[in-house]
Amino acid sequence: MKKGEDTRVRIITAAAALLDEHGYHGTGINAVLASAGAPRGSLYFHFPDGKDAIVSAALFAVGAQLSDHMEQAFAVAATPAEALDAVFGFFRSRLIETGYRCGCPISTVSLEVSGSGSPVADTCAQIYNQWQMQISQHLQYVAVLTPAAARHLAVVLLSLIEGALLLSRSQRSTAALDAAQTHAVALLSLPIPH
Amino acid sequence: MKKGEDTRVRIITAAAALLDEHGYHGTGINAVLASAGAPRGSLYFHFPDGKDAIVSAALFAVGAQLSDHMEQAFAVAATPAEALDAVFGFFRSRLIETGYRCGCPISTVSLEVSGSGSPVADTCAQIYNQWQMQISQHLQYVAVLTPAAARHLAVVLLSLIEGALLLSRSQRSTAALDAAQTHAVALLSLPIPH
Amino acid sequence: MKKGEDTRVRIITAAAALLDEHGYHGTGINAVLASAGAPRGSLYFHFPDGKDAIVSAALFAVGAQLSDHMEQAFAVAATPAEALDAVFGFFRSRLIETGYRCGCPISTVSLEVSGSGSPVADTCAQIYNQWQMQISQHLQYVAVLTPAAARHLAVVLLSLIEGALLLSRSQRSTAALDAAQTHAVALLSLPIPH
Amino acid sequence: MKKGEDTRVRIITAAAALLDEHGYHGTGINAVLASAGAPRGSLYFHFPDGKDAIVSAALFAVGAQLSDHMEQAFAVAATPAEALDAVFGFFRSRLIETGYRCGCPISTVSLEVSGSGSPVADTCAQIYNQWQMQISQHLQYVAVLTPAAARHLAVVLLSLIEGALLLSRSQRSTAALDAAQTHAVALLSLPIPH
DNA sequence: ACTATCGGGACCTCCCGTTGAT
DNA sequence: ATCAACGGGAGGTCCCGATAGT
Repeated sequence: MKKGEDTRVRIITAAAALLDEHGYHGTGINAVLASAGAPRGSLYFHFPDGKDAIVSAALFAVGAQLSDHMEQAFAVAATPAEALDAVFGFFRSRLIETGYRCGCPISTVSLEVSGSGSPVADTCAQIYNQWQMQISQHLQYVAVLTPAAARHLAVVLLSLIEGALLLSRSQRSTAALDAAQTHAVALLSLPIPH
Repeated sequence: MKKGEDTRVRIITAAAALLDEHGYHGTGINAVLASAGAPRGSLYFHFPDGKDAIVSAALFAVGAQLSDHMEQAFAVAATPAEALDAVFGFFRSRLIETGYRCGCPISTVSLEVSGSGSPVADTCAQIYNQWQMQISQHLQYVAVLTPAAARHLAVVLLSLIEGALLLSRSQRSTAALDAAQTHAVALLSLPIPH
Repeated sequence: MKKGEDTRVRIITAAAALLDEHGYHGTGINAVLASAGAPRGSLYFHFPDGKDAIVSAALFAVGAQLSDHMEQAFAVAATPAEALDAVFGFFRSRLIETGYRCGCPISTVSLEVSGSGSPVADTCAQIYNQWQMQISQHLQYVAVLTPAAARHLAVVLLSLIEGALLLSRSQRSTAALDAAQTHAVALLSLPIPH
Repeated sequence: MKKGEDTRVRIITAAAALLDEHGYHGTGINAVLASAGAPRGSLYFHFPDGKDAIVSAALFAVGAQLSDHMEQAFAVAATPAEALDAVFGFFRSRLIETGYRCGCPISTVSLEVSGSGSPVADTCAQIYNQWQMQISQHLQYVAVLTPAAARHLAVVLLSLIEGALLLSRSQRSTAALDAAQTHAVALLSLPIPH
């Protein structure tokens, strides 16, 4: 039981890292197993539904992990701008530490499977929705916005982060992320009327 | 001579469409050939360097096409906000017409190959750079910004668009793109001090 | 377990026969699989290192098999000439039974890959070395030769056999093999001073 | 006319070299064209019957070239042993100069196609026959042998050379060729009674 | 005598999922 | 929970030959 659970976690962790780097189609099950040091036979015990089940589990795991990070940043931060700095800082570290190989761990897979009818597409949408709602609720609470304005701002901020991570990875530079951060912080300090 | 060029164009066009939908690893050479109605032998005559050469050519083609669209939008538009509306409108149409299967035709491939050392990664970076410079120069000219401010704003706008397209595809809704557009237009009408 | 080993043997046997007939580049993996009645998936389970691994295994197998034949011939034979007759007879039967399609099962592959840096080249060299040493030791023992003389004679005999098999296959006649045998037997009965 | 003939010769020369190194199936037409610097289109003008025609022409060319070498060696040599030394010396130089990549330029192809019904198989057989007859006639003339004895000895010598070249290439050493030469020279100096 | 293009088949490799036996 | 083995399909690359137009 304990050992099995451990194997499961190792598979998910390995899968998440590889998915971030190479995406859905670029991540083979063999590579996941090799990276996790797990035997092939046990894979379909833990994930009877195959690759999609592994991918969904891995994405949900990193999604929740990032959610926790944000929650913690929100709890610690004195102002919304500080919370934003923490989130941007987290991704900036990831970019640099991994040599611009890892950005948002959902985005690549999300783009690959969107519109394919794959269950993984739902998984990605759910995770993005959750992040969006989380940011929205935080903004509503600390920035004294109406629910609609908070939702709007959350979408804008999430788009900005995702787009900046995409550009930063491509250009192998944090410039885009830096610009996005500057802009986002200014945005929260001096909100544009919506 | 004419016929060969036609085949080449058909291959590139087919590849671009498939890459947008399914990404690099999700787009097989066979699928490209079938979609283009071209035989295998022709392919390696036109692209002796294989898949990466096809992908790069396809991305450069759509990159230039989008660049032309933007240039035209910039030329026609009376204000920067109008130009933005045209660009957002273009992508909104793409999303809806393809059932949210196509967004930014570069993003998926870019994320998949970034950090892989593939020549395709360079291609993507070049295209993003070109778009960024194009937007930047337009802003500098029509919005009376310093070069640095224009560059900054261009990165922010491009990030916003890319991120919004990503979220819109995932959520199968133009909500994110709409929010980003509203925000972007407001941004240009009432520029935040940088 | 037993079944797996059986499949492995079937693959090796089929590969050895095809390699003898058509050589390295003329023997396709598909042909091996069809001849062995094995599915593709099994092949890369048993030989994860691909074609070269299969080829090396097949050559080592036939090399050892021929080595055993020689050993047995040496053990049974009353004189070196009788042993030689057995060896030549073995190859003569092979030639005739296969319609001059199979001769030395190593030679074709050896020539194809020699100087290519392929691991198969090492395999071939090892097998030839082993045969050479085996013949040399037998000669040293039964013909009362110095080690150096035995080695020298072994190389000459092996060259003679290999060359005669080559010519016999090409000319679709055992004439060359017959002449080589006559000469070799005479050689052992009345050794030329070295 | 002149230019065409030159292209033809360049193709044949390039093909002969590649065939010696890599054999029939290992030598692609594209590689031949690239090595010869010839355009693809002109190939089927010079050799309408395709690859086999090129291969046969290349083999006949090197076969004749070697035949001339031998003839010259025979003409110059004072004794049969000297002639042999010249022939062995020629092949030894080839081995060393090409890093053991080239030996007998016929053998690899001959083994690959023997028993395949290919016209190339006939080509190889013809060349070997010609060499054999040439050696035989020389022996008959200078060594005062009966026609039958000369034929017999020629086959033995040719087998010895071919086998020794095969082993030398495989073992990346001239040891086998040296031993064969020593033996062959001794053979001619002190002929075994046949 | 050569160019540019077509045409499809074969190559080796790797994929993901399944099975029955422990 | 894991293992050995199967099963066949798809991946990208390269092959040789053909063709229409000079």
